[in-house]
Amino acid sequence: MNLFKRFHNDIVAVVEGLVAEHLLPPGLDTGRITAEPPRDPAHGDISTNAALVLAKGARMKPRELAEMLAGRLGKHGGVISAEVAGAGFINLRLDDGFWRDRLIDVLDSGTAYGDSDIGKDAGKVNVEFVSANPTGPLHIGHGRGAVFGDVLASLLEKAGFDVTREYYINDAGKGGQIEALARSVYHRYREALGEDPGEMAEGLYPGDYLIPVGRALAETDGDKWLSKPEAKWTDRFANFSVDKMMAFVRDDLEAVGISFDVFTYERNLHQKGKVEKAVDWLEEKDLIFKGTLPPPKGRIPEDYEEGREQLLFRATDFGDDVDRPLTRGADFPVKERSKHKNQNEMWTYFAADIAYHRDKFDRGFATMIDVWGADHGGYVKRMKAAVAAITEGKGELDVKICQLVNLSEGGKPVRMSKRAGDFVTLREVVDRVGKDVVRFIMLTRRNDAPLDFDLEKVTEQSRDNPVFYVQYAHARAHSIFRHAHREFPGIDISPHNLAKGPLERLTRDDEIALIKLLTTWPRQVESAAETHEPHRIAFFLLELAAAFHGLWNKGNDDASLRFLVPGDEALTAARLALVRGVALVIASGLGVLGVEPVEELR
RNA sequence: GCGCCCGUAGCUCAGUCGGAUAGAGCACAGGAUUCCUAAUCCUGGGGUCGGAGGUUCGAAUCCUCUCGGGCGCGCCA
Repeated sequence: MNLFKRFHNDIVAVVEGLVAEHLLPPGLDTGRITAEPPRDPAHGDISTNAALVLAKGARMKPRELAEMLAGRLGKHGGVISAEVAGAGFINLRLDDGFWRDRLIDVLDSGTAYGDSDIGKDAGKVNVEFVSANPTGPLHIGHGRGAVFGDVLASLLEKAGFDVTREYYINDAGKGGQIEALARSVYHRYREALGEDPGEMAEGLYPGDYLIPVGRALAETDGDKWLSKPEAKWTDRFANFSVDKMMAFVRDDLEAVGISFDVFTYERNLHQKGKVEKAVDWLEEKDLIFKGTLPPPKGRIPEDYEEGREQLLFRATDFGDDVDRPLTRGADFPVKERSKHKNQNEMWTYFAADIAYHRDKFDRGFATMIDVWGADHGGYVKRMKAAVAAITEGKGELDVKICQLVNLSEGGKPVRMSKRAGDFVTLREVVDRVGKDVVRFIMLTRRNDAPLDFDLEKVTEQSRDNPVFYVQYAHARAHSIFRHAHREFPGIDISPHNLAKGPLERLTRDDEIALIKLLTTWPRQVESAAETHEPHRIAFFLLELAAAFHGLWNKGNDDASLRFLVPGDEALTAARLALVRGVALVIASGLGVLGVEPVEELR
């Protein structure tokens, strides 16, 4: 349990004790009481608003109540003072010995420090991310969603949640992208067999990455499809291509250190009748109807035509702005049987998405997190409405939108033209700057803010480069360990041994302050996990690295402040314990980010 | 025109599910440093938190309105 939660519980216990003694009236709402580190360290170590929050219910003035609570809290172990300040805050100050004991906690826990159990009873969590269409390689924008989702999943795991990483594949688009993919590959297939199919048609995928796919098909199947009509080969080409593309995608993700537990294919949902069943269920609950969509809100487009009648989901019952179509017209006969639609209609993607989220819920995921690209922002409301409907309010969907990545090189923007098939792939970036850099940089901004990614800057060894700065802190700690062995041959710098050392030699304010910073780590993990905001981990690491570098630099001005103190092995051991604590917490944080905590920089 | 996201120092951004005098880096100004364990360090100026109301003991944070930017916008994928 994190430190602040422990004090929170103590404070609540004090309040309850006072109630039991009839010094406070019963029925007070303790739910809003907080125990947090104050922003200003001059205000002590732990600050609580208890008196402010309870004053009204207790019919007391906040400061009077605060005095009463402070009297009790001041007697707690480790507390050296409990002062009333401001409107009625209570500031607790803890003695140095208390903090040194917390350093022992860090050393004993190792990189497991920060692990939490807040997710233990929360049920299974599904994090669905990337889910890029299997029609081309992943680009840098996918990379952001990929890293975000993967780190969010790791973060939730560290906080004790049972997490599944899932990828959804839209492979069912008859008359859509999958057909275009099959045709594109057929084009490459003909080329591979020596034919000249000419220019690739409009709307197909001209990228070079399909050339090996066409060639592979030529090798395995020979020329047997050359003379056949499209209806004969389209399924074969679609399936083969999707499999190949997904193999590429998995490979690229592997290069960034990401793997998935589950891949769900849209086509399977259709084939197993799950879309039909989900719509059946909605019908039973009277949540669908045949109707025409109203014209779009606001200005009506010039080419607006009165809508056809189609099957609609009552999304407006669940907070959406408009009811959403489940079927759309098809310009080819649809073979699939359904009582909800005729042969001129097919399911919309939304209908499949409803079935998909229903499927996740049925698999035991009450908490679902979807990580989407910025261009899907307009889809959030309807999906949340659908989840509310289909889980009858028992499931929860959080959609995290990742904004664009602005790729640049030496300050000059790298332009990407998707149409020509020439865009910077995730793989190219990873091969160039390394997976650790990609992973860290992706989390140096909130997910909902655009991210600048400069291929040159991110590999610089300077203060400006956050990846370097954090990794350097860890490497620097280990450099100190190496020098320690030289200075004090035979010194045992294992965490276990350092924890038993003379920590009372840590007396300086800046040393104690660094320990305090370490103790906020478990709280950072919990709040980042609860808010689904993995970027907080990266920011915490930067703060910790800065504090550590700062302490190191003091040794420049004053040699007695260095971690290694010649002639004083006891003081050195105590300071090494602190250095070890920092290294462990950084390693713990980098572990969540999936970044290697290197011990040496080249 | 409608919806979503964003608006915080000159720039890029944090801001702990409402807390005290709003922070960091860069840039700028001044100073220290060639020492060492490994890639400098310290100090300082700089803000109507886009604006206006409201809720509250207390608002960058919540609500309403408004201005500005990005994204999306019927049967598309």
